[in-house]
Amino acid sequence: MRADAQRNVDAIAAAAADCLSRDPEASVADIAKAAGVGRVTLYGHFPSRAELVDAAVARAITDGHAVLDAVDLDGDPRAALARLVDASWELVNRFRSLLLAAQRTLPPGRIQELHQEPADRMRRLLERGRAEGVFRTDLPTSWLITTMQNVMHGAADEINADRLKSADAARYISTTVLAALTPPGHRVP
Amino acid sequence: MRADAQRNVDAIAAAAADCLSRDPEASVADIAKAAGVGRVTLYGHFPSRAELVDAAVARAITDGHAVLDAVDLDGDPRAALARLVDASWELVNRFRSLLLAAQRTLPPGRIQELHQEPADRMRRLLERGRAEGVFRTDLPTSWLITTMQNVMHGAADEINADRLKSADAARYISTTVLAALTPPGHRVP
DNA sequence: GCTAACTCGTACATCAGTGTTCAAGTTATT
DNA sequence: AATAACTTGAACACTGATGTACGAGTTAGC
Repeated sequence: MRADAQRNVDAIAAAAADCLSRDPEASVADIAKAAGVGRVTLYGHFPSRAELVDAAVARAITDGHAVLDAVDLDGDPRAALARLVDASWELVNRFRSLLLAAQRTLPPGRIQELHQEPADRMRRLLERGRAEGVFRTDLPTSWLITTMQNVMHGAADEINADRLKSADAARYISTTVLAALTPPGHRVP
Repeated sequence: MRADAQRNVDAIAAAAADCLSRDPEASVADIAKAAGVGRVTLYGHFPSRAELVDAAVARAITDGHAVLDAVDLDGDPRAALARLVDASWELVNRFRSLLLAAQRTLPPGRIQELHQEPADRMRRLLERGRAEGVFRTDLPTSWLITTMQNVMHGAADEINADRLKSADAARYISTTVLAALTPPGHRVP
């Protein structure tokens, strides 16, 4: 593969991640234009819209790994969770529209795979906190994780609708999540 | 208007509510078939897809009012909230797909109107609880309401994906919500 | 039983997006 | 400077949906 072709593939994937992060229904034509490339060229590299979306998501995932890897998960589980939630929130806020696009074009199994890694990260921390008695054990871990995801996704929607300021969101989210995880009979932090 | 025409209008609106509650992308043709009516007849009564969706939503709202009006909001705010959340959950679970359809076709202002009434109901109860010191006051009421909505919507998604049993959902939701509303320093019920 | 209202199927116009083909031009690599 | 790889726009076929037109059949209501 020639160097300029490789550069174009990159530019297209980047443009796809960018466009779909702003509008989940962005057309292939829009993305080609944003990449500064003809539509035909795009199809030369990505045989279908689905593969293009997949590539964009893969890019986002790679970015996400880097951000989450930088989070310190040691020490007090509640403090660690607050840090992890803050970092996750940044990603959700950035890529939520892209994930929406993925949900519409990629098969459900693929979506599952994508959430797998970050969910596992969350799960490990959660289970440590449960073992130490600071997180509740009367609800399934999977439910607690879903709840955290839902709170974050919902916050992103509110921001989009201009009913919530981006600056406030992080504090609201971690406060709410920490309360939701507190075991019955314990005091809310 | 002739009696049979009126009957058809009803049947169409009912079929629309039903179809869209199962598949938010149900086509006009699908709905006509479900109503036992020709597509042309449908267009005779509803000039466009948008008006059809609106009619379906209006039906759902009417149903919703009846359910929520039956909820007793007096007594301990936490118990009352649990009752209200249970009732709301039933509605969300039934109509979530329909609301999705509405979000795609109706203007955002119209959607806002639809959530207004149930949200206000929630808000009044929430504020009473805050005044009595059993709900937290360090986060805006609007955020707390959004959070409850998000938890419910998320649960509905999980059920759809077969990762959550419908029977468990109600308990999970109210437990989680009550914890999230507990004021800092207070014990989780 | 007459009539206006209503319904029906078929057919058609339109639109937006996807994916393909082709012939001609450009550029990286050797 | 030769060549293979790559890019390009214009054109086209296809799909699935919305909405319209028409002419013939059916039914409610008086």
